[in-house]
Amino acid sequence: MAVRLPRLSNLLISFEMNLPRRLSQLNYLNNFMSSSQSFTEFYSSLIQQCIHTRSLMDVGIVQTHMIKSGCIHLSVGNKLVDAGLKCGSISYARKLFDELPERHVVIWNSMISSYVGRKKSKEAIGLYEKMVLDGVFPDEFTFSSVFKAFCNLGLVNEGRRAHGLAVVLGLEVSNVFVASALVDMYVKFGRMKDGRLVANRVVDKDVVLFTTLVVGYSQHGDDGEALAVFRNMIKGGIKANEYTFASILISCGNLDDLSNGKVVHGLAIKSGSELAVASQTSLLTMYARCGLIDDSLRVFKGFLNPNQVTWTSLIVGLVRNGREELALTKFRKMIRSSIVPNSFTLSSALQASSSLAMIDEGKQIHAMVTKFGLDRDIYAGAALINLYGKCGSTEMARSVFDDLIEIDVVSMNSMIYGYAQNGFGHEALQLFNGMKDLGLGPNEVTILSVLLACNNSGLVQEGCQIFATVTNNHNIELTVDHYACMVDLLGRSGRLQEAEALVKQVRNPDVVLWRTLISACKLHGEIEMAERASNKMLELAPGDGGSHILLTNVYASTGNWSQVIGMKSTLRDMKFKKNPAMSWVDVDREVHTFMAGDLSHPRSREINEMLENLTDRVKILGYIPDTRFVLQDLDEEHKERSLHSHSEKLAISFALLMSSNKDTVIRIYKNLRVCGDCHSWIKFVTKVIGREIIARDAKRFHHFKDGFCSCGDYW
DNA sequence: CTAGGGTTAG
Repeated sequence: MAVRLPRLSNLLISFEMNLPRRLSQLNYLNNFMSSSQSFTEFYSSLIQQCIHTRSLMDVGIVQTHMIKSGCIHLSVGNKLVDAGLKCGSISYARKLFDELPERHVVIWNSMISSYVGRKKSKEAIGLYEKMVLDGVFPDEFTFSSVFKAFCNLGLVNEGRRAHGLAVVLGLEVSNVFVASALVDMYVKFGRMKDGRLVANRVVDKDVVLFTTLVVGYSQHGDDGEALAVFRNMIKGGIKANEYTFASILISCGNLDDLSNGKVVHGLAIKSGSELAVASQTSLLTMYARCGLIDDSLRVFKGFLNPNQVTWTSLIVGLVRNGREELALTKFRKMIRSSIVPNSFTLSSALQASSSLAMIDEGKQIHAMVTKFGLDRDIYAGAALINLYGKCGSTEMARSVFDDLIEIDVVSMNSMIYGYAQNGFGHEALQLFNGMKDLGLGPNEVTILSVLLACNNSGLVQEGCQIFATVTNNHNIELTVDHYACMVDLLGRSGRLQEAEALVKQVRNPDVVLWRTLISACKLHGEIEMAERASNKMLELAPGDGGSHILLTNVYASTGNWSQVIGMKSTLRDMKFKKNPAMSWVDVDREVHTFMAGDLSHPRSREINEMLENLTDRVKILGYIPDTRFVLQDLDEEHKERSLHSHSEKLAISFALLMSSNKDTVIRIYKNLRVCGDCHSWIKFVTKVIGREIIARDAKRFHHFKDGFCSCGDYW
């Protein structure tokens, strides 16, 4: 049972009241003096009591009394400052500190470390400089606090200067606290070499010093070195703790090194620190990055009270492993358990919604972004721009973009890409051209996005010009995707020779690149080049059915039916199954999927009635079925029937059946490219029904309105 | 009376 001390203020008030009565006062003092030997000890015990009750008011009373009795000298004065700090008022402590006639190095250290601990690094450094000027030598305690202050403020040169002083005073590596603070500072500045040099000189390395290095390498992308340092530590007989595990597991995940990850997992269990939240979270992340998402889920189940970071790590892991649906389920569960999401969480949830093109879900998360004040956060912002871009709402994307306070390369890329996939080439170019004025340098993704924008809008010259500039800019490394985009741009505009020449420039051409060229050949009926390219492609990927299909389509589109038959038998021999064309719509959060000629939908009869009706009406307006898009050797009537029941037409008919509100935009999705005949059909349909239709195909968005499409019939 | 290291992102 703790002894209950009398409240100090009451004690002192009676002390004051008795002041005129000398006898009483003396008695009172004598009481204390009998157990204490001096005023110093008397005040020390009073101060101790203040700290015990954490009462700043009592500290003030003692201070007043000490001043009155003229008893503020070295050790008691320092104790008073310490009491001020412990009672939670750094400003009061500072005031006392400044008034002290003499200051011990300990109290300098206490003040400095309190400032650092309260994120007031500027003040900490101010005091450090003042102490050096006053001729007080910093000691090992001073340095272990002050390096962190330089680190917090990013003051590299000042930190190096303090390092120099520590060397002069012989304190650099003689104390492992100083050394690890110093190493941490260099690590956070990204100067791994400087940090490593300091660490190497420490004789008695401990777990903190090693962990600092492990964290440094891990966070700066050198996971192999992190693992090497970790092994070194274990070999040296030093046991890892929860801090070490939290970091090294992330490195195992980054290296996709499951076997080491499992070994470390075992070590963590043995050491008993596997229950610490951060190391558990890293374990979860390690399994997710190694692709073992079920193990992540198992780790997650082990948490009694998952926190914000834990939930977020799980959601991030799920999205990474293509489990977007489950990611959103977990996200909703997290919100229901009153865990506040942060911008990491929300951007991941938004990413999940974008991948699934779930615009309503995304909009709800947008509302949460606003609710939690993250509207202007660059991460949440970029995720929102991606969402709206992927869902075909460039206006919303732009409005999010315009509200951002800070625009970085990634948010810029998201916006340019959003314009690109929706066919707003000029807008994309305008942003791209304005980057210089904003001080933003384009990166690989920027270039790919802007080239895609040119490609999707037929801005051939602009695209070529940008490509030429980038070829001479060695800061940007062109990938096969950049080339594929240019090949598509040149090829589709009919500049096939240039496109083929460009393919030949690529050192490691991939299947997609050849396929792009062949598609262009198909568009322009260039059978010879297509055959040339197909041979190259088959050398590269002999079993690739996609190239066979493509070549078959080239023959079909040019009417070479004998070759088509030959190709089809080859395909049969390969047992290749074509990825069937499919369209879908989202009605009340339920996805309805359609294949060509699909009769499986429960409302199939009504859908077909709607379809007949629409087609009859568009024919009156001038729609003529374009049978060139039927790649089978059928007679004209059968070709027309085949076109009539394309999946996108079924999806639109169903969507119309389900929503009579004229203001609602109809959105459909298709896994392959939209066919030319359907494209024309949809344009006419928007005229007939007076509504907007947005179609996302495998490559881009088409915004159909009043008989026109945003792609300008170029896709 | 004073000191050092960790987990989630496009």
